[in-house]
Amino acid sequence: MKTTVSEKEAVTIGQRNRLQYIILGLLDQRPQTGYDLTKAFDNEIGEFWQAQHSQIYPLLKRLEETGDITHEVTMTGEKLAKKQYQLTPAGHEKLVAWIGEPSPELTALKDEFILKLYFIKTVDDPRLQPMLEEQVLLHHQQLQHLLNRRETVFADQTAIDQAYGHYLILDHAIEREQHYVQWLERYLTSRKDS
Amino acid sequence: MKTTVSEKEAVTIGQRNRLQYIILGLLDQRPQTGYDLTKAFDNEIGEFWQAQHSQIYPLLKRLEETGDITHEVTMTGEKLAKKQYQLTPAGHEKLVAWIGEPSPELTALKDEFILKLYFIKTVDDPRLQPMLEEQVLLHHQQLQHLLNRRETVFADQTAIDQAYGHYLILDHAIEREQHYVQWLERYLTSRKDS
DNA sequence: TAAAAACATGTAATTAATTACATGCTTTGA
DNA sequence: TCAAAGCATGTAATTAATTACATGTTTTTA
Repeated sequence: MKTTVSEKEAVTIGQRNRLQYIILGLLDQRPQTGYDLTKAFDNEIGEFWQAQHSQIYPLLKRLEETGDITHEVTMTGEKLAKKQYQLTPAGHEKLVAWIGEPSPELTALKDEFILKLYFIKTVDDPRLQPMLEEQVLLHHQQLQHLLNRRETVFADQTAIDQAYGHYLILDHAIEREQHYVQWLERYLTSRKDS
Repeated sequence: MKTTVSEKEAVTIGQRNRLQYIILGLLDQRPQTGYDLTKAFDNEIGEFWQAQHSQIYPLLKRLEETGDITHEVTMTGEKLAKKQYQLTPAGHEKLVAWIGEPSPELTALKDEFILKLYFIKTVDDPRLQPMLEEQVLLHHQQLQHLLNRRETVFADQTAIDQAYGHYLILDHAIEREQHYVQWLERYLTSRKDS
């Protein structure tokens, strides 16, 4: 006769699930709904991480089950129930612990252009120059976009002081794109010879 | 009475499966076994893409089903059957088509350190400097590793001429690490003041 | 000659992430 | 006032990728 013996499901959140920490970090700033969090990925966070609402809502559920967050229902109008999520002390500690951990993993590139380059065997392959040209355009655009972002988001020193880490990564991304473009241009054979 | 009506399984390989092209590209160089392909990810390819044998073997099966590759069994010793895979004309065309396509997607960073930085709000956060120091070390090591790779793999001009794309991406990776280290050092407050 | 390392090939289980499906409310502006 | 845009929350299906499980052969080296 086996009756009880605590039928708890092991709620195991995978080791490498970094999205949960982004959510904890965002909720550490202020209580927010799943919708708010989703929107955050269209804006600032989206610059370096992507997530859809279909990933966020289930994760909020799991984080609540593990005791890292709680929610309160607030009403908008008469029928629309919003779930305002907030960190528990345990969730806050989890966030702090994660930030405090070493980050010894190097970024895997996973850049499709780089991948294709690998299969270009000779310097005179006719596909090489068009590929480089395309990437110059792409990364130049991205650079412009990032420069605009910096101008609008970090117009004054106060903005920088209040989100210093965010400023740093935007600065880093800008430099990365600048160097990427420079590198591409070095291998671009200019066609415009007069 | 429903009897036949062609019970074909739709072999749909996902749109974003880039690993298949790496495999096609590697097999384009010479016929190889799954084991050989796996080893390639420990060496040159591993610098910018990762894959385990548990992903490679099923993919080889699927690529054979779609008619992109075929295999021949060769015996080593008396019992060990090796499957030597090679490209079909269709597989070759698929590879060429992929390389010829535009690559308009920007690399998502997915760099855990960058992610953590985002949650550092102020310049005087005591966690910031140790984090930067750790990354300087890490990227300095990676830079040394890449420089060694270039020395050993591309010792002479002949080696460069025969794998020009590979040389380009190694060169690119080296520059990226150099700039990463420079960037980190700029924000490192040197503690060694005399 | 025996053990260890390397060669060789698979499957199973799990997780993260993307795309698609699905529904309904509230606010804004034409 | 009514339609569109935006707000809000979920689930289902699929895929890519990782880790673990599983097995056996051949070559090297101590």
